[in-house]
Formats: sequence, C-alpha cells, structure tokens
Amino acid sequence: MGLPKIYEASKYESGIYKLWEKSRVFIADPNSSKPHFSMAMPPPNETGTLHVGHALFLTLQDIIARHERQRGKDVLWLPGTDHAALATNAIIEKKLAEQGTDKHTIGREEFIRQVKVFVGNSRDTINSQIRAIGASCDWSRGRYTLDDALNRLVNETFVKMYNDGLIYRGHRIVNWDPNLETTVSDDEVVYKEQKAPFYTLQYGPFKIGTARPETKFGDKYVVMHPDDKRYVRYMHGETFEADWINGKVTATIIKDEAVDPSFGTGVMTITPWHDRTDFEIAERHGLEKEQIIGFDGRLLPIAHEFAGQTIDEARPKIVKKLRHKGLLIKEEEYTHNVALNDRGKGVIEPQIKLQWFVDVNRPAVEWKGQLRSLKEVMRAVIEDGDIQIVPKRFEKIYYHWIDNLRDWCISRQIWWGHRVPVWYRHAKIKNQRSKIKNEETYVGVVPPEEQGWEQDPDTLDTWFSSALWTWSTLVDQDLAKDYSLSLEDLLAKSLDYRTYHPTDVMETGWDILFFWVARMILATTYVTGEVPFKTVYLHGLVRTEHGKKMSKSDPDSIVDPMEVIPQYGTDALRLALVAGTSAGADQRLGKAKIVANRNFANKLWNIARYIDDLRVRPVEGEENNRGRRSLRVVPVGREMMPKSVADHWILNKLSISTAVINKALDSFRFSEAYELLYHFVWDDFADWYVEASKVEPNVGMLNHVLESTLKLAHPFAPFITETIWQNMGKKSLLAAELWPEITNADKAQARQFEELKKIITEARQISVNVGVSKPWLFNKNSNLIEQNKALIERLGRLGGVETSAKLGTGVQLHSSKTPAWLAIDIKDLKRHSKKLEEQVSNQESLIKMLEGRLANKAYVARAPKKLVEETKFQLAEEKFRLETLNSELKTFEKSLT
RNA sequence: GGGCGCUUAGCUCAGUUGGCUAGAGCACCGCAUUUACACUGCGGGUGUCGGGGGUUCGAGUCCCUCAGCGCCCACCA
Repeated sequence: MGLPKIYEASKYESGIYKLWEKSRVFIADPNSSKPHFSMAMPPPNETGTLHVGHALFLTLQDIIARHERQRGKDVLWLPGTDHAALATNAIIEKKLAEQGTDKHTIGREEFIRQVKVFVGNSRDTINSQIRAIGASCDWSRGRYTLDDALNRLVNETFVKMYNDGLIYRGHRIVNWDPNLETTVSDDEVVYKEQKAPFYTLQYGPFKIGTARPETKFGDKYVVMHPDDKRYVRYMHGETFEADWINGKVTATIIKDEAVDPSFGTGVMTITPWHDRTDFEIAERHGLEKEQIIGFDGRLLPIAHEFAGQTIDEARPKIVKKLRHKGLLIKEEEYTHNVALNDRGKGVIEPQIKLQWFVDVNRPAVEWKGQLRSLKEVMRAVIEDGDIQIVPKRFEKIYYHWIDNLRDWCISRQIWWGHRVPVWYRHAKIKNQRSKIKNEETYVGVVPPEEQGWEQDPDTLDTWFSSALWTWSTLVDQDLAKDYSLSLEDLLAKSLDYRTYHPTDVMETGWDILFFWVARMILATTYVTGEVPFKTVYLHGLVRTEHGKKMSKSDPDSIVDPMEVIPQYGTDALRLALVAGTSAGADQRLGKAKIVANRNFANKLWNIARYIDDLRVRPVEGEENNRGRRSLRVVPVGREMMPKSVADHWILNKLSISTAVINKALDSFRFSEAYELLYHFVWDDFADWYVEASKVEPNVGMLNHVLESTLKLAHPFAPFITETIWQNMGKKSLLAAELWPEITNADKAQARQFEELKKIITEARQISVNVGVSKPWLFNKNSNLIEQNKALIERLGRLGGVETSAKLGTGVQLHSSKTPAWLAIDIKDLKRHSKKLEEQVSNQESLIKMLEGRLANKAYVARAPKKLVEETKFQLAEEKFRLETLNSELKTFEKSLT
C-alpha cells in the first residue's frame, strides 16, 4: 500500500484511537501475572474545555503509561473528572444572574439540577478531548469525584477524622469572599499589590495608622509593644476615653509583642473580627470581638449612618467625617497587598465564622508505629524517601509550606459539592446561656434515622475529595453500595485497590503541589496507612512564545489544542510540548515550535514511505521510474540480517539509542529522551542509513530498523507511529508491542562505517570549501574505500572513486587511515590553503594547551592516571596531525609558486 | 520580611556525581537537487558560561559575595 506524500494527521487519528479502544490494550488487568504499574490522572474540572496545560500533562502521562506498557507491565492509568465545586458553582450563579434570578430564588434542589445538566455536557466534551490527545487511559475505570462511591468515601474519611479529633468545628477567623459568599482556604488566597491611602488618625492621646477606616467603628483596644519606650507611661489594662467616629468610646491599653514599633507610630487599634493578627491578639488577652462588616460585604448597624453601605461607598464618607471632626491627622499613599480569592478575584474579607477545620497539629495519626500529627506525617514521608519529588528542589518548597501550615478550613457555603456529613437537632428546652450546647450533633456516613435532624448546609472544599483520588477511585464501586462494610473492609476487599495502590507516579503541575499533592499525602497516609504514590513528577506552566501567562484576555497568545490538532496533528503538539522542557520549569510554546515538531513527524513518515516504496514498487528486472536498475524485491517480514558495514553501524546506533532513551524515560527526562530519538531518527537513520541504503539496500534491515524506531517513537508520537505500523500490514497494534530488544552489532564493522562517514564528510567539506563540485577521490591501498566505492561516490557527491598506485596532487583526507585525496585543480587550491592555515593555527594552540597541562607537575601527580595517559596519547596524536598539516601546506605552497 | 530558583550562541534552552578544544533546536549565511521528504539535503559562523573572589592539578559545574530577573510563602495596623 503506497503512503501519501504528506502525512495528514486528521485523516488517521480518530480511527487509530478507536482501534486502540476496541482492542482493550489500555484496560488494566489486576489478575495479570505481569508486574503492575498505576497512575491516577489528575481529574480535569468539569467546567469547560481542555487547554494546553491539560495537553501537557496528558502527553507526559501518556508517555509514561505507554512506555511502562512497552516494558511488559500491566498498566492502569485511571482517568476521571472533578466536580470543581467553587468553579462550577460560580458558572451557574453567573448564568442565573444573566437570567435575572439567583440561587436563593430557585432553591437548592433546582440549582443542583441545573449544575448537573451543565457538567454532564461538559464531561463528554472533556473526555472526547482527552481521547484526541491520544491518552492511553483505562476508560472502563473512569471516575468522577461526585460518584456515589466516592461520595461515600469522602463521608467515611470525614467521620473517621472527626472521631479521631482531626476534624473539629469552631469559631475561627476565615477568609470570606463576599462575592461568592463562601469561605476559602489559605491556599486559595492570592495577594495583589495595590496603592491605597494610609490614614493617621487621632485616637485619644494616640496617633494610629490605618488603611481601613471603615473597620474602625468598634475599636476599643489600643495595642503597643511592651518594650516600646515611647509608651512606658501607659500601663497594660489602663483605660481612657476617646472621641471617636460615632461618639465617645472607652478604650483599653493592651501590650502585645505582635506590634512592630517601627511601623507607623508603633500604636494600633485592633479589629479582631476582621483581621487575623488582631484576632490572635484578642485571643491572647481575652478581648471582646465585634463584627463590623456583614457577610454580604456591607456595614452593620454599628456603623450608624453608614450601615448598609459597601466598603467602597462608605470609606470616602467616613474619611470625610473624620476630617470634619479633626481626627484625621495625615493622609499618605502607600503600597500594600490586598487579599483576593484566587477564583473569581473577589476581595477577601476576614470574618469570624463557625466552620469545620482539619487539625494539622494534633498527634492522632498512626504512622510507622508512632502517633503523629498530619503535619509531621506529611513531612516524614518526604524526609524518609517514601515519596520522591522530581525535581528535588520542590522538596524544600514543600517543607516550607508545611512549616507554615495552619488548620485547614474545609467547609464551603456553596451548594455544589460533597455535603458535610453532619446533622444537627435542636433540643426542645432552650437554655439561655448557650445555644450551641443545646444543639445535638450527629456525624455519620449515612443520615440519622430519627426525625428532626437537619443536615449542615455546607459542602466540602473540592480538594478534600481530590485528596482521596489515588485510592477512592480504586475502591470497588459495587461493594461501596454495601453499608455493612466498614471503610477498612472496603479497601481490603477491593481488588483494584489491593493491586494498584500505592500508585507509582503522580504527574502534575507544581502549581498544585500544595492544593492537591500535599493534601493527597495528608488524607491518604491517614486513611490507608500508605503513601498515595511513590514518585511525584512536577511539570511547569506552558507560557506564550514571549514568556507570558496565557490568558483569556489575550486570545492570540493562547495555543488551543483543539485548533492545533486538526491543523498540525496531535503528535506535533505532543512533541512540541515535550521538546526543550525540564521538570518543574515553565516552557514557552508558540506556532514555530509546533511546526518544527510537525516536521519531525513528517520525517518519520517519509522514512516509512521510502521503505514502503522499496518493499512494494520495484519488481525484479524492471527499471523503475528513476531509470535506475531496479532493486531486488525482498519479501516483507524476512529476518533482518546485517550484511554491509552500514547495516552493522545502524544496528549499533539503534542498540545504543534504545538503551539511552529507555534510561532517560526511566528518570523522567522526557525532553532528553525525545532529543535522543530525534537525532537517531533524523541524523543516523534518515541522513546516513537510508542514504547508504540507496547504494546497497537491505530491505529486511530497513524494516527492522523502522519497526524498532516506531516502537521507540511510539510513546511520544503514538498516532503517526501506529498509522505507519498499520500501513505495514501488521496484524498487531503498535500500542501493544514491547520495547525493542537490544541486538548485538558487530562493533568492528560499525566502526568501519564510522570511518567511511568521516571520509565522506571531509570530502563534502573540501568540495564546498574549494567550490568544486563532484571531484574525484583517489586512494592508495585502501580496502575500505575500494569496497565501498559506490557508497562514497554517492554520499560524498564525488565524480568517482579510483585507486592510484602513486600519490597525486590534490587535497589530502585526514580522516582516512591510508592515503586518500581529492583531485583538485591547482587554481582551486588557493582557497583550501587558507583553510589549512587556519587548521594549523588551531592545531598549534591545542597542542600548546595539552603541553601546558602535562607540564603542570601537580596535574601529572594528582589527576587520575588514566586521564594523564589520555592526555599524553592525545598530544602525540595531535602532534602527528600538525606534522601532516604542515607538510601538506608546504606542498601547496610549492605547487602554487 | 523569609524562602526557592534563574542568568550559557541573535532567540529558546541542555549541560546528570568537577575532567578531552562548552552543546542542541530555531534563526541566519552559502551551495545543491526535483531525490522518501522544500514539512528537503550538504556545508558554515557565532560564546569574557551575569560580575568579583575562593577551593582544586582542573570550575559552566562546588563555596562565598555582588548585581539583575522570576517565583513561592508570610504580611505591618
């Protein structure tokens, strides 16, 4: 079957993927006797479509998965999607707003229904796009974070942690997003530098600084550092009267070390309800806390005439009033960081709220026979080497994060997600003193049976369920319906869990190291007593050609996989994403890079096409369309048998490449592996071996090298390699083939070809340099040249190759061990003599350097003996070369005069 | 403020434990050919390895220091 001249990816790709899926090669088999390998796919959010970041991780993971399969392993690469609570919720809320309604109007049930419709469509889109990238994942085991079984496991985990005292409910200061009306965790808060006015206000006898006058209504504590000499006369606990925004207040003096005496006046008032530091000061001294700003972001009645106004509305008016009252002393500009919600970019307002938290400091986790805190376990698994992070430098970042970690707020006030598995019931007798004491709490995997219980309205942070991903996806879905089984039973009885956990590799972006990787470690070590994965490979961000973040506001800068794929092919995109990248480093991607890699795919295609032609077209005895004598037909599939030196050489190169690519892939050096492949295919195979084969074709050998090359290239470019494979008439799938075996080549013969290569290259260089096309090559007593006349003539672009009994005039080839020279006319030799002079001078400086090294007694004495020997040997060689060059130059000068 | 990185050819980046005259791709220049492939072939030039200092027989690589850039964490009212 003849292959078309240009590989048009879009013609083949979807057919190839269907072939794979039909064959079930991607489906894992826990009963297989092969060694098992497993990897969980980071579940994309069900909020939209795939972007280039997804394409990157899918490519890298697919390379891993395919390579492991090639190494004879039973591979499970488990795909799935994430319900992306906050993101999805926000999208639906926005839709509702556009329709002029909101979630409160339509109610919780209707809201959830609408979300489900939306994510259902979105999931299909995403899954088909994952296929388009060529991901060899096991679709039969696809999961979704809100599957019933996964939901149960979330509840099980919550309950277990609650019972161990690792989850508690408490009034704590949280990051409140008034726009989305929910709390967010510390990690979801981002800071943006902003210029803002900084006011100095008169507060009784003190001057206090603030950027937030709107929070100051309730301020009745003045805090200063205990060692601040300026304020020694004020005693801790002392009170005074001050005229404040809305009249007189009684203020109390507090001494606390949290105050920085060098900032502003060294005195501040505190607002414990809306500031973490203030909250902590208040906690230390048992001070009262009062809410100033409501959860809707508007001022409360304490603000008097400003009540009901938003901060932006009220601030200038409050400043005006302060000025009017003579309380405003100074107004200056300063830069500070404003806290924003990473999702939606709403301004964060710290609030005190009754929320659910994960206690990271309580020593309640059994790990390696010791009771430790979650923090300690998270640290230990990396320190002990149970988990390796690639690249290693992220370990430091990880430790740093752990050391600063506070309790994790896991409850969210949104409706889409895993509902907090807690129910409350109000006692009938009301006790005036405390409301909470009269509220019964039930925490359980299933709702309580009695009447009167009401479930906590909150849902859990998305990352709480994602944290279970490596094992919650492996629990048997049917068994999970049986509530008589405990969590331990479920794990013990799930074959997939037993076979595939811990997973081998977690491949993801460094930007979710804390959000996800750390939380998987936290939850998984706690629940299962196992690490979730053995190795974490972190990739970088894909940036624009100019190094900027791709953003929707600049659509031209975005590389959209779904546009690139039909135009250049999936393989081109995949190769571009792998080329020139290293672990943890961001990369730049633009059209040029994709084109360059498309060219590589095309190279592969054309090698196949050439070999295909040889196999099919020439018929014995006939002349082909090039007027050359036809090539002998060699039946396809015949054992490869190296005959020529070129055959041995390419076999040797193939062996080496197979080994080094394998090694690079083993250590996650994807880019390096690809580079090795690239040079093998383009330089060795196409430019030398295929060219050499035009002189002396060995179709069996060409076939063998092509097949092996396809296997090597398959993890990187699965579609084109499989397409070629299928076109070769194979009955099997390339995706199911094993990594090529290393064949031993005759090294001596391989070296002979290496020598021929040098001779050919030198001949080409000289021809170009002297500007003569097709010169003749003469040699004296060279068996190698004599035996490979046709090869040298063709590849060296020579007029002919002849033996000569005596030396003739021309340019000597240094690469030949026996005398060989290109016959060049005297008039053309001038150009070469200049080149020779250059070479002589280079040679001289090289010799000088080597001599210098050997003259250094310390070097000779202390450097390894082998190295010194090598230097000596090299010096002798270089000296000999210089002599040759010099004598040649002399001959030239003679003949030119 | 604390921490982690980066700085190598015009551009994008490799350079693994210190060891031959520092590499690749792209770009650029010259030449060739209608060849499996112009999505091609052949040939070519380019570096004070950010500056300074140190350790060493030997430093792009290790240590110190300075400068510039980037990122992460914390956060000052």
